[in-house]
Amino acid sequence: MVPVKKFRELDENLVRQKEAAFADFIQRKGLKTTRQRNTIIATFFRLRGHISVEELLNQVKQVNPRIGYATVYRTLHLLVESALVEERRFGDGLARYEGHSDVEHHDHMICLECGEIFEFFNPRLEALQESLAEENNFQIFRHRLELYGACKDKDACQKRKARGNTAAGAE
Amino acid sequence: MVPVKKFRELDENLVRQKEAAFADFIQRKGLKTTRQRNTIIATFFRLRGHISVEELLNQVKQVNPRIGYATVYRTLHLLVESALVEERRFGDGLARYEGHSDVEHHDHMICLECGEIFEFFNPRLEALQESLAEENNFQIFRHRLELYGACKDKDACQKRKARGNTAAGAE
DNA sequence: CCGAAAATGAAAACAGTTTTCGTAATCCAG
DNA sequence: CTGGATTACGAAAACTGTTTTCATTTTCGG
Repeated sequence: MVPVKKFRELDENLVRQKEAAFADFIQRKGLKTTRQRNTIIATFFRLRGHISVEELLNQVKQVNPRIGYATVYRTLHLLVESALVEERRFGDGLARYEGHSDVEHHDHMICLECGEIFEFFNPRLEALQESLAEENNFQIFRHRLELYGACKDKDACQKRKARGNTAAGAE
Repeated sequence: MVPVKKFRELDENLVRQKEAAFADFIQRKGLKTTRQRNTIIATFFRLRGHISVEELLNQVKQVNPRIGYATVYRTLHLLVESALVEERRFGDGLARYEGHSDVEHHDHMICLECGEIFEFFNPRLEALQESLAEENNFQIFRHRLELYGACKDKDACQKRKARGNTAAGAE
C-alpha cells in the first residue's frame, strides 16, 4: 500500500515545470499565449486535490474577475489534452480535474460522510486486474477503481457525522 | 474468476418474479398500479444488458407510443429504489440501468472498440480491496471497478476495429 | 361508484457543459 | 515595428440529459 500523502508541500518548482510544459504544448500546437490562460493554469496548478470547474473559476476570479466559464472550460480541455491534467467523474454530475499526484496512477477512496477523497495505489491490485483481464482475453488500456464509504477516524469526518451533516456530493 | 455468461437464456419465470417483486414494492409504498408502469417494467426486464433511458423509451414506444420520457425516468427511479435495478454511469454522460445479473455484485470490462460491456466477479479482488480499506481505516459501503480496453478476440469487435469504427460511447 | 390520492404527458425548468458570435489580443512576416 | 491573418475572449445562447411543474386523467379503498 502506498497511500498518497495528503498534505505534501506544494513544490513551487514543480508548478513552474508544469507551467513550462503547458507553454510548450501550446506552442507545439501553434496556439497563442494569453494572459487569461496563464492566470487559469497558474491558479490551477497551485491548488491541490480534485478541483471542480466552479472551484477553479472562483479562485481565478480573485485574480481576474472578467474571466468566465467558457475560458476556464476551454483551458481545462487543453490541460487534459496536454496530459498534464486528468478529468475524473465521481458520479455527482460534475467533472473534477486533478493536476498533481505523487504517483502516476492511483485509485480513490471517497468518504461519503465528509466528502474527502483519498488516493491510493497498490501493485497487487493492479496485477490482479491484469491477470483477470488476461483470463478473459481483454486488454486493459486504463481502469478506474473507486471505493465509496466512510473514513473511520478522521476528525473532520467525525465532526460532520456528529452534526448529521453528510457531504451530499459523490454519487 | 466468475465471468458472467453473456448469452444466458432469458428466463421468463425470472422476469415474472421480478414483475411480482416490483408489484409488491409498489403496494408496500402505497403507490398505484398503472398501465404505463407495467409496460415499462415488462419491457425493461425483457431486455438484457446496460440499458439507457433512450433505448428503453424506444422499446416502450413500440408498445405504447404515448409514453414519454418523464414516466420512463420516474419508473426507473422506482426500480432503483426497489433495489431490483441498479443505475450505472460509465462516463459517457448517460445513466444506464441494469436489471439482470447472475451474480449479486460484479465489476465491468468495457471494450472501447466495440462498446461491449462484460461483467465479472472475483473474490480475491474483493478481499484485497477490503484489506486495503482496513489498512487505511476506511469502511467500504460499495465500490466501482471498471476496466477500459479492448476485447482481443471477439468477432464483432475485430470487425469494427478493421473498419476503424470504434464505439464512441464509454468515456 | 365517489372522491382523495397518485400518475400521466407535454412542456418548461434545470445543471453542467459547449458553442456561437462579434470583438479584442497575439504574433509572424515583411 | 506594424499589418493582418489567426486565435482567443466573454457574454449569451444553445445543448444534453434529467427533473419538475401543472393541468388532466387514472386508480382504488370505502
